[in-house]
Amino acid sequence: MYDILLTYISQRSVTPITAEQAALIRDAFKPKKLRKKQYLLQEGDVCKYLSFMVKGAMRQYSIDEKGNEHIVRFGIDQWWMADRESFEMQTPSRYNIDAWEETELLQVSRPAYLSLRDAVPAVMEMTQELDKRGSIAAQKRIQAVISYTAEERYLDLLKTHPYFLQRFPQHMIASYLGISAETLSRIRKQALSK
Amino acid sequence: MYDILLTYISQRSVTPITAEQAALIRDAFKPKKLRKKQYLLQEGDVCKYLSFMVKGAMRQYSIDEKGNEHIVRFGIDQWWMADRESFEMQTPSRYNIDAWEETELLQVSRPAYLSLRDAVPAVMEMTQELDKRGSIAAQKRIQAVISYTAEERYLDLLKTHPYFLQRFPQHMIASYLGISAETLSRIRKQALSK
DNA sequence: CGATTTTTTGAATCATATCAACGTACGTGG
DNA sequence: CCACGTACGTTGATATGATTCAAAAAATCG
Repeated sequence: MYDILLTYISQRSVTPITAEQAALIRDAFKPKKLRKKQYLLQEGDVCKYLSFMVKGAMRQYSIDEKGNEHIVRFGIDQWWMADRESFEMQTPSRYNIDAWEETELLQVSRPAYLSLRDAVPAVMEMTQELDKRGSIAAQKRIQAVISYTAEERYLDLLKTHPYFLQRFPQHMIASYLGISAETLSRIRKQALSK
Repeated sequence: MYDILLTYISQRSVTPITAEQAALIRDAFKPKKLRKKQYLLQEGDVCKYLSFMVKGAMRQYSIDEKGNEHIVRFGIDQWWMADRESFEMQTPSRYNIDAWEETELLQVSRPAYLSLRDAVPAVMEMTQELDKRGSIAAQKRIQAVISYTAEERYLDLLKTHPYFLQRFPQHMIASYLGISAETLSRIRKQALSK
């Protein structure tokens, strides 16, 4: 399981990882398993760990006054999960994160992560690469949601992240798209006939 | 004008900037002035520079098939402007960036920026800090747009970025919020009476 | 001052939400 | 292995919020 993480890091950095550095990485990350529906983070808690998903499926969402869930992010195999704001600032989170499938994680605490980043250039580089990709993806999603209709956003998701549709139930996909489950059902029916 | 940039960088980093490093920064950034309505970047162009706004007001937007503008980002004094994706990947941009007020910039090319980041730790640290803040802000905006009604988003903008409302016309604010100018007008009228 | 841009208002229309009911699939315990 | 319960998906009817188009009013600029 650590091999998956090490491979992941080296693929996203230029500086190679030495044997000693690999050992540091192994020491910093602790394995954790989550069952289906188990929380990784609950609203009000501080996000203590940055988690690498070895395998599984999770979602990050907020709950509004009416009790409706709004999914802001999905994560599956080999994605990172954390509430960035809460993790970086060590403030209480406004989000929940839970597992939709049985999930295996490797977790690093913030202090351990900070020293790891200083000790291992590849980790630093990976972090930057991820931030870069994250910013670009976030920008695209903002554009999508302010410019496109519900149908266009669904079709775009179908094109860019088809695996989400296979691993999460449709009402979660609807929440992620910012529409009601019923609307998504109708959109799909309509899109089929085209 | 370079002083503003140097102060900006040192406030957002921990490592102090030496005199030599300050000289490197001055060399890397070239001043540029934009008149009102002048483009910094046009759709289809590659974003060659990262621009620090010394003073002024700009917007980044896309144009859909119907010719409607969708503003994804505003920038004012002491913000950075660039299409991140185009700048990092050196691919043609899908966005336009133009000046709404007379604007003074300090621009750095991508190669110069990369070497500067390596030579000056403070620049590296600032970059990370900005990425971090950018990711957090983007996440919040995504949440806002999928969870809140138009009115709630307007009130939120009023609270978090009141200066935008003073420096950009209302129809641009509407575009930024993802609603029509008419709807924003009606929302404001209604909100006043409360 | 006139010209242009911006904001407001009204009326018609459209997209999506909501509520309620029903059908279906799935997994779990007996 | 079947039956039952719960979660998921679909459909219809209605309500609502936002868009569109058109025009007038107000503000801004040269």
